[in-house]
Amino acid sequence: MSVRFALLALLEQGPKYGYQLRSEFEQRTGSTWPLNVGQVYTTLTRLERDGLVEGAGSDEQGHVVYRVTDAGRDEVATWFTTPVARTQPPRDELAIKLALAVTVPGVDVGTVIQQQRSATIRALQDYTRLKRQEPLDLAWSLVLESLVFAAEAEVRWLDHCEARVRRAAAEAPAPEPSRTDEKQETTR
Amino acid sequence: MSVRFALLALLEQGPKYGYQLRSEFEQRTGSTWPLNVGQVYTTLTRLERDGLVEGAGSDEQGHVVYRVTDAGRDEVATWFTTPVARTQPPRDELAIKLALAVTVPGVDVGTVIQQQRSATIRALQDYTRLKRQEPLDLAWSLVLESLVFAAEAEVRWLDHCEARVRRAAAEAPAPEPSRTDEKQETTR
DNA sequence: ACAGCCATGTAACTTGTTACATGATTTT
DNA sequence: AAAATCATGTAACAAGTTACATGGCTGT
Repeated sequence: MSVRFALLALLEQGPKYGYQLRSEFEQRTGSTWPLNVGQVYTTLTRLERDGLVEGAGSDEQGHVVYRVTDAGRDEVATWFTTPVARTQPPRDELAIKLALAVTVPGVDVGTVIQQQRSATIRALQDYTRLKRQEPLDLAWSLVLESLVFAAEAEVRWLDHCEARVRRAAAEAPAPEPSRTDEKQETTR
Repeated sequence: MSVRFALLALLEQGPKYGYQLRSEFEQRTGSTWPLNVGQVYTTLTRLERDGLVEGAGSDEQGHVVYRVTDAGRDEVATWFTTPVARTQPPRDELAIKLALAVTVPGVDVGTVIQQQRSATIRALQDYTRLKRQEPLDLAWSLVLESLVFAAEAEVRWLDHCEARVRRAAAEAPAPEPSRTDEKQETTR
């Protein structure tokens, strides 16, 4: 729903047209989350279908302009006042991947972790490089820092996982798959 | 794609049936990411359509069992060896929300931040409570810790945002919206 | 003339997600 | 007997996403 709400929120600043919405969105989130223009138009159509925006004719340059409705304003207000639910956070692909890597036999968890850490550290360096580009918009700057904080946490978590997996391997041996035909344990 | 890959990876342990796949998935990710059984069946159908799994008849109890194909095994191997791309991470709704909150006039960023911090801290306490439940599966335990690390990072980021927003407010006054009719600044 | 950006759209598709139907088996 | 759980599915839809078509305008 992020894109949907973002466009709605942007329209609260005043009527805007599709292409403009994309550039304003990308101005705030930088190159991190590029937004396909097509999606702006599909989203606008769906917002209009749901009565949250309405067409507002054309501006002086002939742009097709949309305006937020009262229902739309309500929606944005609710969005801003309601915290993002952390009780059921979005599925984290990396967490799922590691959870399965420690489970499925024949997967080298150590390698998975190391590869991921390299990738994350590389991303972290990209962020640092971006930060040095002086004239940073406040919004874009905050987004960038959220990425930095998240990536740092990810690296720490990966280190933590590595340690725990090593410890678990030390306790329960089972180093070789060694042709011990897989016994199907029931999960009930 | 998380669910898709997760089911595929689970099937590498040997043929399984739909209901079983759900319980095995939830055993590893705890109650964090509940998986609707229906989705298991739709996903299995789509995996079969794409040639990554195939029906394997019924087991002794009459369960409809699926088995991973060679193409499916390749897919899983690639998934495990390819790090999750942090160059274009999934859109973070909270980051987007704050980026827009500091932009759209009339939104009280301070309140947004405080509410979110409360919610995140509450989630953090839930995680701590869950951790105390002794017999934790390794996978589920790692997932839980990833949530903890992420939530802690989020709180730190929110604190950071609060400080930056306060500083920005001190530099540029603009405290009241004060009926100064919105002047549309062009974004070009 | 041509390349490239601005601008508006549409068709097609993917994954995720839920609500519902249906029946078997198990527990109370 | 009733309630709960196991088990398999289907229909329908939402949001995200991209590839493509189309045309105007601008700079070289």
